[in-house]
Amino acid sequence: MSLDGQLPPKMRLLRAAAELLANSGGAPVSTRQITQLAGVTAPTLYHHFGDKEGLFDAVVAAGFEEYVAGERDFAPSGQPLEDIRRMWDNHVQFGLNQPELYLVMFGNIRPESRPAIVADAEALMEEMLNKAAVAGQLNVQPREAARSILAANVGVTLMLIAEPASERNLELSTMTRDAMIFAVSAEPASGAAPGDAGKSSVVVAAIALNAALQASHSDQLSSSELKLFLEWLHRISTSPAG
Amino acid sequence: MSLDGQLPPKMRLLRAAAELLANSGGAPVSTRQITQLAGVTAPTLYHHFGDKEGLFDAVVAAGFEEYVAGERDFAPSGQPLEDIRRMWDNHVQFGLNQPELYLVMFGNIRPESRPAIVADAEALMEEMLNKAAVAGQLNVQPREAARSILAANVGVTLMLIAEPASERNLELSTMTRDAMIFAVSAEPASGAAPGDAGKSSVVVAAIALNAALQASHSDQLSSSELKLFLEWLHRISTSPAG
DNA sequence: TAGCACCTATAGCATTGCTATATGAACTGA
DNA sequence: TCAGTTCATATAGCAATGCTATAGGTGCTA
Repeated sequence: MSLDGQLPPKMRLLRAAAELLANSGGAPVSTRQITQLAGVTAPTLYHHFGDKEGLFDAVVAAGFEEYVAGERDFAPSGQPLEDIRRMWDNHVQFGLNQPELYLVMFGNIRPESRPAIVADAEALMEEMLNKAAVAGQLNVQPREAARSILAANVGVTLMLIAEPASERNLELSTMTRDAMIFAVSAEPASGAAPGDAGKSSVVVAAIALNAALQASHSDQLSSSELKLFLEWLHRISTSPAG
Repeated sequence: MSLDGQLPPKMRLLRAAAELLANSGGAPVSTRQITQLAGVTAPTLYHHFGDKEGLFDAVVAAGFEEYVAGERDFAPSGQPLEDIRRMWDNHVQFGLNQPELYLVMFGNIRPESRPAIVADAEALMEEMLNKAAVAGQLNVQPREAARSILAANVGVTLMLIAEPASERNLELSTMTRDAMIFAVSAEPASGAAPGDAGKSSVVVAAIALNAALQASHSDQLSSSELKLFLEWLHRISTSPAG
């Protein structure tokens, strides 16, 4: 029951606090629980950390170091934007693995509490984006890009944490990630006009889809399915309703 | 000192809690503070709200209704994407005006606590994006787009709340906002290059048709036909690349 | 051994969220 | 008009919380 691997009490307190924080989902963790699990009495806690919040700050700091270490452990692939993607995914994964810790880190940010962590995280991402900027792949200043991407990254991670694990769809993450990266990257991607898809009616939309379908060879539907699909589409697009 | 405008105690409790929550930045607010400011004793609180968290939930719900009301008060401008921009800015402003309330709403989201608010906010944005989809301006399904945009919106707002008011730079917001909207919109790039950026016109048209069909109750197809039709449509509109 | 800094334990204080119980007010039906 | 019932508030107090004043071991160096 007690966390006594003969580590120094300071460490035992840190681990006990981290464990209780991680397991008791959202419920407040009392100092008595912590000290009991650590096999230590109250004054020891206050001697080492001064405060309950001091202890929690230490836990957060340790967790953040782990996070940073995870981000740094990747060898640069030579494709900076690809590294950013991995960084993003790593961030999300960290949040999903330790949701409680993550919520303390990024969910409870107040200007007087811990903007230092945010600044560090931003610096970490800016560092990577700098390589992309050097390679001429960036549309905006690396710092602005880093702040923007990190903000979206945090938002996505929080949303994913918010929904029950069974319904979590990581597509939200990849989609937002690629949207952000695309927006800051300097890739010259532009094409022809999208036809006349400006009207707002079922008919127009159906006609546009009909034309587009005939032009392209989509293999998402079998030929018999497609035949029926087109027939229905025709029925819709010749209806008077709007 | 006491909040007695002769309102019913329930209201006085709500207002007292909201005021204390808003002003005492991040510090825990005790029930005794609340009841004293409301000019009421403890059991009254528990009679009406059952719990401290029940009271706070009520405060959050009230705040959220205010937020929704603010979002709805805008007359649609006819340009759905422009409405989305206003919606985004409104969201950020709400968060900056009531940071503590916002942190409780979106900073402390746990799967068991309040995903309902997130769902409502998503629905609100999806509703607007549907108009864009009908007009053929959307690249992805409105629901996915709404989730993605809202996630980024929340992330940006949290980051802005995190930094001291004097250093707040709203450019982070506008930049991220436009990046997200650009990424989900079908305007600029389409058709010719369905490689990585910009979906084919088939997909855009299918999404538009899908949204239009759901909006209008076309009776050109029987319900079973429509079901299968929509399924195929979904298959088309989520295909990797046309 | 003595002194000293460091770390930990005993015991308890003030405050916290919450409640068992009782009192009052307002409305009902006769 | 008045007993009965329901709703709403108050009195007083409990267990748990964060924290601390004080004292008691440790291990060092001299």
